[in-house]
Amino acid sequence: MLELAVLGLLNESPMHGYELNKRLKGVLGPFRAISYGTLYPCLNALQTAGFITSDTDASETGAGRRKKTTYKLTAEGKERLQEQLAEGGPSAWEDESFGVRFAFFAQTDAETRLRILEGRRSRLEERQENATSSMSSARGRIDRYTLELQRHGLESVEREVRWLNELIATERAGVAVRPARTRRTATPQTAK
Amino acid sequence: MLELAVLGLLNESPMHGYELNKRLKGVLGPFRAISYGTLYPCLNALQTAGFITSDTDASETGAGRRKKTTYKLTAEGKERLQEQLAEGGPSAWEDESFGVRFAFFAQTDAETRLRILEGRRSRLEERQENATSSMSSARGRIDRYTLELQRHGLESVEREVRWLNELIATERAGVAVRPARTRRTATPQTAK
DNA sequence: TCCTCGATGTATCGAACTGATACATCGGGT
DNA sequence: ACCCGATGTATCAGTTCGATACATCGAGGA
Repeated sequence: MLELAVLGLLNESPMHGYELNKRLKGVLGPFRAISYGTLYPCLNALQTAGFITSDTDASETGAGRRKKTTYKLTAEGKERLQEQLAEGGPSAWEDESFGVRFAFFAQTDAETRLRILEGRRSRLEERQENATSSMSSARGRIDRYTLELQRHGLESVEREVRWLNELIATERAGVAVRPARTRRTATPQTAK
Repeated sequence: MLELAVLGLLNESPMHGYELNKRLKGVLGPFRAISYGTLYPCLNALQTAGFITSDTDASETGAGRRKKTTYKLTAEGKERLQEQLAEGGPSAWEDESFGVRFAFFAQTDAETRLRILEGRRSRLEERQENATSSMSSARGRIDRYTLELQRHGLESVEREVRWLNELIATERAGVAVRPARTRRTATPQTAK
């Protein structure tokens, strides 16, 4: 999951671990930052696996040695990224994964985009059902704070479902113009 | 964090690990369930620490032995819970912790409630600022999906801030009527 | 001029938590 | 008579967090 995010970001441009972490904030959640305790080990693993290479930048002036490491995708890494983006299995619509998958929708084909959006929506609808049934069964037995928390949570889910509905409608409109399963990798009408 | 949730639930009534896990769903998130891989070790640790005791229920009819363990708070456990509830430090307004703390507001004194709500609010406002500044600085350099994700995330945060504002106003009204540290648990005028 | 401060940058460790899996028993419906 | 879904307890490898520790850079004020 973090692996996907790292590959996706490095595909846009090579960068340092530090910058990677900052960009990750915008991509994950969008406000959730990853800790370095996860990022650096992950970068090492990706490097060992041959998906990225590091270009250590021992700055020229012998005296002041500032350690900087620029990471960049290898050909294998790009391949790996494509595989992961195309996959779109059930894990793609869990809370944390979904944000990452969505952030890289521009590099994902239209079919997979739609599958993920719909998977996410049904995941949320499932939660709605659980929540409403458990709330009505516990009617009166819970204090007002717990109730208020559940109410707010439920409203958040409903809001996300509405958001997804709009996105799905937009996607379908795009697909209608250029019907599914096109060979062209870059679907023309995406970024405005 | 999980420890607090367990103590809080067991304070309401003794129960099995399984039921504890189900109740946790309503309290954490409110849709996030804890895994048993966390719950059972936690219960063991709490027991070792002397905060809870287990009452194994080897059902009478010698033949069919169904293993059931009912957990319940000890006096030390109740004390521990009170300490934790009163604490309300900065960790109390992080995403996951906040939900749990809020769920047990009925057992928390008015002063702490207010402190936590305001802490949470300023935490969110901080995020808003980061987000808006990073969004405007990256103007145009990001694709429409990433942008849409950030927009939606920002809206979620704004929505939670409004929610907190209402809650804070309600709390203050309650405090004004019956100044801090009241014995009465239920504050009259709440959700509209 | 020096000096502190905040941003940049790399790195590690223990603790917390997840997701999968395993096993067993109970009650109800077919 | 049998199966299935809910109840119930338990473990383990792997992932991620949060805190902490370094060190360097540029800018601003004393």
